[in-house]
Amino acid sequence: MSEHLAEQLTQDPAGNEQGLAPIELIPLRLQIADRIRRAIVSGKLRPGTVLVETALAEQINVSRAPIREAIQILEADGLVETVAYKGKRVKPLTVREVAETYEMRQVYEVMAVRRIIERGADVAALRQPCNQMAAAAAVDDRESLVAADERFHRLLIRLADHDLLLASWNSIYLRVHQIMALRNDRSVPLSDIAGNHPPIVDALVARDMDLAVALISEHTHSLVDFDPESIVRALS
Amino acid sequence: MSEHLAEQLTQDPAGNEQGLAPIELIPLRLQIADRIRRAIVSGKLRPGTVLVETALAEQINVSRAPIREAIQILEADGLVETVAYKGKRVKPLTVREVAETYEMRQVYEVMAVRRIIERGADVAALRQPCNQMAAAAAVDDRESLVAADERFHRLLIRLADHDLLLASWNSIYLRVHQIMALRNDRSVPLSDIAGNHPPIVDALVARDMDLAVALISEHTHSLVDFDPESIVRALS
DNA sequence: CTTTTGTCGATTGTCGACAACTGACAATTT
DNA sequence: AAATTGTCAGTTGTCGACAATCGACAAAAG
Repeated sequence: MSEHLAEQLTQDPAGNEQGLAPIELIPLRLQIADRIRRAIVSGKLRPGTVLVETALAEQINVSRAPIREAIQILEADGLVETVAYKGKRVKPLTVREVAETYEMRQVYEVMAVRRIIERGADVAALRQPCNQMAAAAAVDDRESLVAADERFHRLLIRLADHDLLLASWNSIYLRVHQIMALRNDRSVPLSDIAGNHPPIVDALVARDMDLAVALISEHTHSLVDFDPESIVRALS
Repeated sequence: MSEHLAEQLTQDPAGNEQGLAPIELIPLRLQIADRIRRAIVSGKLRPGTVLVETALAEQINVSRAPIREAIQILEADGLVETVAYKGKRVKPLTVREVAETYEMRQVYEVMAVRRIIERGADVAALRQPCNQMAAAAAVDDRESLVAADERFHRLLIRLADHDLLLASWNSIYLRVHQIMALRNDRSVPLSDIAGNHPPIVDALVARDMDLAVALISEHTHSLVDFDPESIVRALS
């Protein structure tokens, strides 16, 4: 064979313009876990829903093995619970768990703020999601605002440059996502949410530790005891 | 059949004196996960050791399925890492991971101290592991002292009455256990370790938030940058 | 001699089938 | 009629076998 094609195939290791990016090689269990996880955190699979391996296997058209392993991953995420020989179901949410989840999130974000200031990280990039939130609030696009809000907080955590913190925050935020999807709270004006964030960035830029910690604490704490009643509905 | 035996068997639902407590029904995956986990955190399985499913299955005399699931549990614990189609091995420890682990532990214990004081929990029970540590230090029994130390800190976390915190702390402490087993540090006098804890209890009893937080921070932080060199040995 | 291609052993990924266990209901006994 | 026992469908737990993939070395081509 001529060597021209071979060169084309090997010269550009990182995806080229001919649509020849490396093929995805994701184990089934991860693909399945992703799909089920998305269904849970988006509220499409409500807490209490039973997950039957054989049914899922037939529905997705794979054997039970990858289903089992996917469910086990979700169990480690804390989204599913298993009772031996009885069944697996989407973990019901208790008021206590919701409160603890938000308290944990607060601790993590305070830790991130402390580290960011201590280490003198560059926080300029936080302006972008702030602006996106403001833009979304201006046109009353709740979905975009929530997405930008998540980008803001995820970036805040990343700036702390702490892998374990990031992993812990991700784990917690799964449930935060789920709770938000279930409560579907519309009582807070979007502009308020968008307006809460720039002062945090300002405090970080000013390296004002006490103010930054106070702001982030207040911000995350304001969500804790919002409407515990609306959670009761989510018990299914 | 006479009804006398039946009564004996049903009248005492919670374990009786005839040795008829409910039979243990623990899935194989959990038994196996426990055994491997103990081997890892005790240092008998060093970081980098490859875990071959077929070999373990033959050794323990079960099929590969429960082995796979056990390893997956350990992966969720952060003790094992998997590379698709290549292998599974005990996660190597980097200096960074060790530092992050201890930082996380500090955050958790500070959170526990804050909650204990805020909620006015009764901390008298913390005296017991303190005394056990002092007794162990007196006879130079390092193993007993470490065990009592773990009881102290686990009880501290429990007193915070926060399930999510307890779960997170447990996860972190697995690696703490592993690190301690690998470093095998003998440079700190046992009496120093034992002596560090009573002041913490005193501060908690006095409800002195600032002092308690400072003491617990100092206590856990003192372990962070102890001897990063001895960790390097643990990489293989 | 260099490069490419083929092959092999080792390991994980997936599958289909069977065993163990549970809860509920029917059958039986008292 | 009440209590006990047997039976059954449904679900998870476990198993053995096969397919897919990887890394490395040997073989072939230039």
